Amino acid sequence: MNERNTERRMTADRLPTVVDVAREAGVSKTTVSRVLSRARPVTPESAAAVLSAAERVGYRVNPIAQSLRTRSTRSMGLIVPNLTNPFFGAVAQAAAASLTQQGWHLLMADLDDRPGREAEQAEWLRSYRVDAVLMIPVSLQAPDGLSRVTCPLVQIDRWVPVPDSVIVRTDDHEGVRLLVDHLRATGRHRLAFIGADPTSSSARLRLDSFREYAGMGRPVLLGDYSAQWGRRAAEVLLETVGDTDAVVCANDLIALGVIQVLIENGLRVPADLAVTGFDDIVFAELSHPALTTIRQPVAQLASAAVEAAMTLIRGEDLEHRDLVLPPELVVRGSAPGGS
Amino acid sequence: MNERNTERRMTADRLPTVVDVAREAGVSKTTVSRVLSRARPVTPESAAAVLSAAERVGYRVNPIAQSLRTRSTRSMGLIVPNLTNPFFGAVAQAAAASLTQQGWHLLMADLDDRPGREAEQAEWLRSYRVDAVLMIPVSLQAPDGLSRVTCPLVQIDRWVPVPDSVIVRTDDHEGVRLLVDHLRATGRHRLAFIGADPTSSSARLRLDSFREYAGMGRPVLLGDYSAQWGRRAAEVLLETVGDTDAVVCANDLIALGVIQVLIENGLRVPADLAVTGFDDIVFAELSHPALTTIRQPVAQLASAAVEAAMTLIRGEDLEHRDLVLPPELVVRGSAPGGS
DNA sequence: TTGAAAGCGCTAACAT
DNA sequence: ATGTTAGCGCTTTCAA
Repeated sequence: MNERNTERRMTADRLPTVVDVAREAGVSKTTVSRVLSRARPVTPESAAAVLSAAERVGYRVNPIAQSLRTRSTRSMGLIVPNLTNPFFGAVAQAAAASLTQQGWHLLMADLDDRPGREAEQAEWLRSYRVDAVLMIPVSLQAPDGLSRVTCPLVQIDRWVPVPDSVIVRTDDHEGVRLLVDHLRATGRHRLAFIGADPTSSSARLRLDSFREYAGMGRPVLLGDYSAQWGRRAAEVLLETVGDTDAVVCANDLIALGVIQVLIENGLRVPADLAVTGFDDIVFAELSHPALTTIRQPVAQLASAAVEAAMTLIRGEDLEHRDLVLPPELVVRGSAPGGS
Repeated sequence: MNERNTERRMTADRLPTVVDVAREAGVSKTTVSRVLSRARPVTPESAAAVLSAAERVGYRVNPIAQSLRTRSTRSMGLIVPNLTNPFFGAVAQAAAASLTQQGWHLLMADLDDRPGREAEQAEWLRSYRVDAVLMIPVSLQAPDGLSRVTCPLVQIDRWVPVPDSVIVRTDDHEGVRLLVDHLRATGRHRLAFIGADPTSSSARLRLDSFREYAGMGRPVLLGDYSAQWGRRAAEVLLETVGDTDAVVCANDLIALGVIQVLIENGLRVPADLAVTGFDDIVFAELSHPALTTIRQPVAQLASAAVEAAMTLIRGEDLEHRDLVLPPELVVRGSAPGGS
């Protein structure tokens, strides 16, 4: 058995090269290279000859050789906290789309939600000579190694304090304001916050913003960004629910966990308690009631990060080292509009 | 500005090479290579000298040069239908973990749920000289191009009919049997099926299995694997609900959409209608009621696929060209146990 | 056991 | 505008 795969590899060993094309076209391999990468002027005749020869022999450029020579792999690495969270999945999808569109590709590294592995993964990606690293860090801990990564680094959504860092993110501060204003406008004034320990920049920002807009006196429960935590926090909240008519959650996962426990305990959402999330993952729309949340502009986030990295790779200046994109309030059943 | 990034790239241009290590250690670069890749016997003295020299100059092998020479990139490509579906995200995460553990890496390609792009993406990955392609296809359409991909191809979960194909999957047939048996055991006998058009192998298999176990006469609604479709199908189902006491859905996304619409329409799940899913994505546990579903052994699926690919890459035979892993019934509130 | 030399496939100086 | 040559950093004959 397995003849096919063996055969495959044998043919793969003898893929046509620039030399084959050159011979077929009756020119030098340099000319072939120049035509194919349109790096330098060439007579229409040579160009045509090369193109048709390449077609005839079935030539495909070898990006490995190209990379060795040019010192560019035309690839970026993306470090995400956890691909099981659809928000990060969506960012990965969008980044891959942006890159593919320009003939680049994406290497993935998943941190599995373990903090402190950012530098290790970045160095690992760098050892594969990615031209840039895009990163959504897990926590605020900035491992020293990160400043040793010898290529542009662009952080998305959250950031760790590295020197001269470049970051593309959603305006979390404004997002929280939109949520609080919406809740107030619909008659909810006794807010509580269920968030994540401020070990990541976004957790810190969302917490601080909540305190700023809702007041320092409001109850705050801090854990992590998981639905699991949302469940536990909701159980705690249930004991003090008398003083609360709305729960602002730091992300959708938490909110979904909260809603589940509230309903299990016979409370009505939103009648007894409104709940809001953050991110607008696919499942925000799928819970019952559906989740009122802040939509992060995922596609723009990813393409802006890719563009920033491309700019840095070219050695050019960046207009914004901290690019902040606007959030969007999405009103659904868990904290409805009107009143 | 941007001095740091410029500086970074300058230093990057002069990373130490085997020659630097050789000079430092007082041996030839051949010996360095042999020590570092432990390809051939070497005296302990040379070995020690090389190792410490490598350490001193901060040597890191250049995988690009290595790849050009050895014709192996130590990487695999993974093609997924849509990273926004946490099931595929989980597979990607697990595959990345398996590979990383062996010092390999993963290139991602996302089909964005558009059928027929499998071959194009595979060829694209192959042009980056990945040593194998892992694929979860969108549909059954087998574009010709796929047989032109000159490296081992391992399909996961679903498959298209390519010659000599290798596939690693969960036993969907058994999964459906577990669900139907469970529903029957809890007194549900009037089952309906909401599935996807049999344009993918898993859709076909789950549909056929349902008909086999639940009987040809039971109502069947076919669309795609999305929650959106689940919603629409549930609306249709509502008109004929009198004859139905349980809905078997072909995946969790569909089931979540179904549950949402049922509840919106005042039905009780599971009291009026039990609902089951398939996959056991993270959100199966997060809906209310939580979803009774079939857990796919994602980690095993991914690592088995990686191992199969490694075997083919080595040119060895495969024990199973169709590896079928056992599913697991996970009973939760949407179709509870007991009675 | 070790080294010298060739070469993977490509692009970039440097000629012409 | 084109060709010649060198060389990216590594592994692998081939000889010693």
